[in-house]
Amino acid sequence: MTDQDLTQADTVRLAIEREIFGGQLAPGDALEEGRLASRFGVSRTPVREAITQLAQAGLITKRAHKRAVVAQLDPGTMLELFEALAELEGAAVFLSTSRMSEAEKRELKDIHEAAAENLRNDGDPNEYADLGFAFHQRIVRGCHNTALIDTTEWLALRVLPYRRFQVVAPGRLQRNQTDHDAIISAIFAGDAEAAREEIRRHTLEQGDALMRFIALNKTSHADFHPNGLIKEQPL
Amino acid sequence: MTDQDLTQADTVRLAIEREIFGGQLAPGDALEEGRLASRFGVSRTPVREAITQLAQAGLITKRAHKRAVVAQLDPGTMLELFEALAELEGAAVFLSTSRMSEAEKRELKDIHEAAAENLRNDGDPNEYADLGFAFHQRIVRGCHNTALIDTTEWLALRVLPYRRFQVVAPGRLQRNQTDHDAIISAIFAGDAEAAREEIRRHTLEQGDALMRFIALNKTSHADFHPNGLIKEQPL
DNA sequence: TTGAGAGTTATTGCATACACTAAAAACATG
DNA sequence: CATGTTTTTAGTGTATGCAATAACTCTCAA
Repeated sequence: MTDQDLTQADTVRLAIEREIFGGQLAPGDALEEGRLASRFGVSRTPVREAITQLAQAGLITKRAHKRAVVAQLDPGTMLELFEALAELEGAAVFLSTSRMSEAEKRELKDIHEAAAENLRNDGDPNEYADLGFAFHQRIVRGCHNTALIDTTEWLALRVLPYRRFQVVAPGRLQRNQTDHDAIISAIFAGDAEAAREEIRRHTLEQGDALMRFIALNKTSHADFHPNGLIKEQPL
Repeated sequence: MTDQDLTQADTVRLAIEREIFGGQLAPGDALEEGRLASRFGVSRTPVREAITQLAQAGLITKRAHKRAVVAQLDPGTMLELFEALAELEGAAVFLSTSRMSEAEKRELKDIHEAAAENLRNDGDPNEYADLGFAFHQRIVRGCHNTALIDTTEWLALRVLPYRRFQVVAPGRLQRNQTDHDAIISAIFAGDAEAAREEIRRHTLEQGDALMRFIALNKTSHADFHPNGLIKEQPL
């Protein structure tokens, strides 16, 4: 059996998630049950379930009798999100420093060096972004605490739809790489407290940059209507 | 209109939550859609939605084509949960120390003193537990970061069904109060780092105590069948 | 007794139908 | 032309029915 007991609601949910992360569904776009149902060739019931789950995950917002909308983060919320994320990643790396296996550390270093390589060769910025994402993920997963990992990644998920707007501000990438350098050094030196501080500062700064960029380019990205979907007003 | 746009699914979800926290539904109990539907006088549809939401929140576990079960935590998971919770509360108090208003600090102190009073007079242990819960909640909310607050409380929710098994081990309550003392002192002294360490240790210890108690009394509490509901096997 | 397998029942996942809500459109009025 | 009101339309929330699947029961062999 090829599908491992994925219910149709799951399938729809995964599809919508992909579209959100891929940018086909931008923050603020309305999700209309009937349309989605016919688009995926199912009835409204599994679509509703998918929407319920996504709403619970914070990826979309939903109020009674009103249609679901891809979650939209105002600058204030975004700042809070990154602040919380910084604390969680800090907590995770604090544990990871003493808990990562040699293999895991090796893997982390590989990712870091691949990113450096990409930077030296003026490589694809998207690839660099992916490597940066992997870097954070490996560190978080290194704490070997499922609850903490899930919580952190759940939070990270909510800002993911905005990653596509990460601009390549002058010097931003280099700065990012330097930060990662410091984090790796602290981990390899076994200095958990230093690692925590480094990643905290780093993630806060990332959020700040992204927030500022979004605030500035609000209109330009809000006008991006993928495949003719209805557009909601920002609050 | 008396109900503020609560959909039936919401009503059912809240009712189930209450039953889980109140102990009428114990971890491991099966939730059967049809029965719940007739019990609440609605159709299966809103019940299904409620279950979906609760599953996403981690309060119940659900797999395709199998019935939903009130989430059951094995000792390992419980330990992880408390470890994560300790880190999150640590992060929160780190921020709260500098962010709580005078009024909030006052409120926190009031709660703490009410707990001390309860302890001196050999008061109701349930009331003491509630005060302890309020104590943690006030601290967490003092960080004024919605994302962090929600995340922490979401995690705390998952161990709530087990709070009822918190035994009054000899000296446990006094120890608890002493810990709270230290936390309050650190907060009022403005020492964020100390506050973090204190609450981390404290929450970890709480989890350890609870976990040990549950592991020991596994059979006795697993046999507790409230109102004739079906009992699932622990793994 | 205990365990495995077949047959039966119970329960879930999904589709469909309909009632009720809220947004949009059409209309009337100053 | 602007503004307030009614009508229409679109869309959500819920009930219900049916097919697929899991849970239970019973039988029979070891």
